[in-house]
Amino acid sequence: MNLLDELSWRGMIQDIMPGTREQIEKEMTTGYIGFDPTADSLHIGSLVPILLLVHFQKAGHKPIALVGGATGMVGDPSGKSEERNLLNEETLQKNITGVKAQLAKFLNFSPTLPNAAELVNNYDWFKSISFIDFLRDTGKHITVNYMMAKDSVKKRIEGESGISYTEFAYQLMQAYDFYWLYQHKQCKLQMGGSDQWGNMTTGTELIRRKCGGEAFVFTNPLITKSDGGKFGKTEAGNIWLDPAKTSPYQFYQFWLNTSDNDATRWVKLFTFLAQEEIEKIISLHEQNPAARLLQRTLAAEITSFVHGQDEMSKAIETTEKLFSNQQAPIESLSEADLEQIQGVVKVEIERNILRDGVDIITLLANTGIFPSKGEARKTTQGGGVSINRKKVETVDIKVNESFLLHNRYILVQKGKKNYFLITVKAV
RNA sequence: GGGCAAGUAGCCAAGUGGCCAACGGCAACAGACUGUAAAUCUGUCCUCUUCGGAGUUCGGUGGUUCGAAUCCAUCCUUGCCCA
Repeated sequence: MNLLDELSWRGMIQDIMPGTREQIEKEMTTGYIGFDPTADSLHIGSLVPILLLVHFQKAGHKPIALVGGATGMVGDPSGKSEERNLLNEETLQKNITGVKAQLAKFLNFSPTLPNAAELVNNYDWFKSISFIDFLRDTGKHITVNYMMAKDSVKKRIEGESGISYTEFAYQLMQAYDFYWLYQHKQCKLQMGGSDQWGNMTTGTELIRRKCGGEAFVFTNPLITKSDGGKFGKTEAGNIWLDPAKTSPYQFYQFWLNTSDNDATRWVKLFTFLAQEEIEKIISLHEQNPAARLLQRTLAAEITSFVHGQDEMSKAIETTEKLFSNQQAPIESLSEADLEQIQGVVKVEIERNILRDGVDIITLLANTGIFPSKGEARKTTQGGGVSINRKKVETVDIKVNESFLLHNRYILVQKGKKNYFLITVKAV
């Protein structure tokens, strides 16, 4: 199956510029995607673009991942109803470093490959361009009328928060990126989220007007949830690709909790499994939805892609221990089981705290499981806290040494899915 | 520079002198039901709390008043119109 058929079957193509298919089929094509350094780690919202680059490279083309060191200083108005705050340079620098390191993990940069991936930072070319040069060499080629017709700009102009000149200029910068890559890297294709369509086509326009070149773009649909919620957000915030921010276990859990509706679409988007295989899994899942085969497959595949085989196995193991046998008495978890649980939030306390017993609320707040006593109390009163798999019925109980499993551990559940392991400090 | 309008909790959005920590909706979190699903129902949802309360909010700052999100002044931000 050729690249575009593959991508379109997976639901990864939203809009595609005429001629793109011919270009890709004609020769090894260089294509790029830009990533904004808005945080020091990418989150799962960037996964589709990353996968796009991976598919692209697998098909024999040359991928370029661009980090927006320069554009990140300006702020993309696309998809934003309001003007953004500018990041300070220190933060930005940290973000660029973080994002670059992550992108580097997913692509093959081996110099022996004819289609070795490349990682670029647009700050490298923007830093030496003067404002006047930019106005004369780039601004002159694109009319304001053209720029204002873009959806992202139009929305802001028609809306009530307006758009600053700075953000208005963003699309021109992105267009210039494409032009620069076209000139220096023979890059003829830009990919990206469908909210980028406007910025991307300004790029092809600039290339056409400035040097009569022909370049192409296609976009992937933005990921939505079937219930209309935002993709990739949970109570704890974003799901990050950085294991220090979102542990592989939490990462795995996120995907495991996908609803049936979403899982069907996502398994195509986020895994590399072949079409027949996926169809088989979907039909098996439909026969026995309770087994949640879809979610398991999805979670295992992505976790392994992002964090590696080992971390994935550990995440599954932990999941099994915590969830597979909910009814089993807590004592059935061996010391080794508890000790080896990965990714669950662990807190340590001093043994003497338990000698006299602490009331449950204080314990929950002091260990950081809850941010304040008030919240600990509210959730506990609402039946949302379990200790050693037993629901806490009243807020008056005291926790003492008799609660310890294997004389060392207390397993706390906040809600059904959030586990914490309190460990007594070894002396 | 002139005229008009707007700025309320994460978002949308009521309130237009006391009954306001502020109607309602969304999102979020928890409970029940389930399959760690969806839908539904219930509770929580500014902060802290010894659960009795306490503290800080309605763009900023000053003022009027016993009392202000609500009135006045001024400043800031945004939109529309005029120059």
